[in-house]
Amino acid sequence: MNWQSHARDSLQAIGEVCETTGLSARTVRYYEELGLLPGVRRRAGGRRVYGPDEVERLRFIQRLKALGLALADVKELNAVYAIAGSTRAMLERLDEKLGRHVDEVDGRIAELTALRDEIQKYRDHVTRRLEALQRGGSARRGSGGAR
Amino acid sequence: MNWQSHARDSLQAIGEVCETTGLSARTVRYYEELGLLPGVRRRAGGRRVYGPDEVERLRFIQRLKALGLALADVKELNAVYAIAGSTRAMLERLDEKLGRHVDEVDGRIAELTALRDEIQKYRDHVTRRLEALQRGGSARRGSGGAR
DNA sequence: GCGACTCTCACGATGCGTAAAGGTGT
DNA sequence: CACACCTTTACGCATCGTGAGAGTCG
Repeated sequence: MNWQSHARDSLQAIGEVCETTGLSARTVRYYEELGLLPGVRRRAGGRRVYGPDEVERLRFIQRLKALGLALADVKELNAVYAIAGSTRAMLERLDEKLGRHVDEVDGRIAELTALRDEIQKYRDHVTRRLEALQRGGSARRGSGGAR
Repeated sequence: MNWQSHARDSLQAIGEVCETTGLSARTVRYYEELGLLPGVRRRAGGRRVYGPDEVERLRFIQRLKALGLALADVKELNAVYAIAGSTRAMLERLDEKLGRHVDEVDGRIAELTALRDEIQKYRDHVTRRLEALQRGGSARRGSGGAR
């Protein structure tokens, strides 16, 4: 382990990064492949080396993912950051995205709530048909109208 | 149009089925490919012919999909029906599946609700950083701790 | 030179959309 | 013949999991 004499303790192999972040090696390589993790260096043998910057960026991605953003969104934020070169532009864009995302999540919650009721209704219907069968109804084929 | 003299009006080409069900041709073929639509007949030229049974089954699949079941679940229900040969067994399994599905959906609703709050919190945080920048704070790199 | 670690393919899963290139019906 | 409709084949999308087979580090 003698990449450079300075800061040598912070250079990690992919396995160590996986342990500290909880991500799988496949995932870390995938993020790099997507361009979310630019400039990963290699050792002579071809193995990846990660510094604190990379780990930090992985943590950032993890946060955004936990908030439900897609990797494409993360990529775009990176692009905004790289092009605009300003934290302000990126924060604004992020805020915009998060705002829309909140609305989206609200929508999904509403959908799922409706779905829940729908399932329950259909389930009651199935139960009633089951009881009808138990009482000796003739078994017609299963396509009764639910709604 | 003279496949057989009887019931000739109910035999439809894939395009007609698509119109009546609202599914795409690709989707209908895909369902058949997965085994959800067994025994689709063909004409001499190789074109698919759909009778009322197939259309009914497609509608059934649509309902279950609308309730959020995966095609694998639909397939399993079909299998249960085919093996047990009983409507009762299928309805019981369906009821079971729907019950678990309701729980799952409840879980997702809870997750999304938590997610919503989390996003909002992070967003407030971003907004505060933005305001700090506006007031002339020096721009450090964007990875502040949210939670 | 052994064993742990890492590398690069590349398929699988989910539910179709979307051509491409060609055959069929009328 | 023209032209709509149909056929199969197969890549693409999102996010990795999961090997396979081979090379590297200590």
